[in-house]
Amino acid sequence: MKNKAARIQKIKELVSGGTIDSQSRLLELLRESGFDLTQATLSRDLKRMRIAKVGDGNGGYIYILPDSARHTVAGHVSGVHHAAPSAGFVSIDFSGQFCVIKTRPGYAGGIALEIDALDSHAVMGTIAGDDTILVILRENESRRQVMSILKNIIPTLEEKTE
Amino acid sequence: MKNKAARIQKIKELVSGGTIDSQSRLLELLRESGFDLTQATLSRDLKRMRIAKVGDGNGGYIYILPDSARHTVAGHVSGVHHAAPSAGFVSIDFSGQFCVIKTRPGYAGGIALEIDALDSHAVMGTIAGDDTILVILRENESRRQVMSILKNIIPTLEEKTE
DNA sequence: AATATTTGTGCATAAATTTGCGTTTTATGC
DNA sequence: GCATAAAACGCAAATTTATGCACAAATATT
Repeated sequence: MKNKAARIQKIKELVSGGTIDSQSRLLELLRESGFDLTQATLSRDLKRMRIAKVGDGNGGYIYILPDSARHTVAGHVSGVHHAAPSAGFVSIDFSGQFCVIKTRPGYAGGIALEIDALDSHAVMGTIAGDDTILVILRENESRRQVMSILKNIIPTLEEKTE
Repeated sequence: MKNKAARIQKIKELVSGGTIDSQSRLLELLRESGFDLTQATLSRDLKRMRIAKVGDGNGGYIYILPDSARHTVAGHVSGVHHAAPSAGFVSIDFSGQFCVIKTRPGYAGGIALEIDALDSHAVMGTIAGDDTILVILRENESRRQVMSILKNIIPTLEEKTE
């Protein structure tokens, strides 16, 4: 083994260029840069570096340095934030396929963003004013289901309900 | 094709659980959930969804939903962002007699205006937030019909749903 | 409604990636 | 330095993932 560190660095460099679509290609480039290794070793490097191959949205694939790989450190979701949003929550009501959430003035946008971030199938979209959010639900989604989803961002939801 | 949208949603759900380490495993779970597909289709789904497999830092691999992969990294796709009025369009969905259009932040108002300008019988009215438009449809207007009307202002309109 | 296009999928197969195992290299302790 | 342990690596085989082709279904067009 010559210089693993330098190799790792070079891989990072090449991958961040955004043009690598296979290990073989990356291997080629590494060799052109004077590194001598096999695809097997490269595969192991990529695994350790948490580099991933994803669809590029244009018919091909590319390797990326996933800043999102942090999601799964040690197999458990790091118990991050999600603290504040519920602070602005006031009430919730349903009507047909709509859900109206009242918030304290100015909070609607923020909470709507949190709801959007859940990217739940049940929620088709939200429109927020200053203190009111209109949540458009997908057909056939029960209110109970929606409530349980919303609980993710508004833990105190229970009591306030209908 | 039965229900691609539902399948896509289920995949998202399963993957976000953080325990999928191969397509075969994911395929198994999907089948247990009543979806009938082959690994080939799954591979294509994952490609389109930009879901990636990465080392989990603990000797294994897991699939992740890269929220970062959204930013089509290798910008060799020059013509992607037209200067067209539809530049802000993101997705479209229906629920009952409503249609929800997601746009890039800030575009909702402009696109809603365009829709209003069509003065189509099928569209009773629109309400726009910052990145979401609610389109209220007249009764008995087929979605297909609405879609074709909307295509007048959003040429790139597809099923973008999911 | 008849026809053309586009999209989705399975099948079979190709291509790409991962891994078990044995060997070599590097690090550590005496 | 010498022995022992740990990490890195290559090889070849196993496993996993991607895709060309053909056909079916859905959509668009005339």
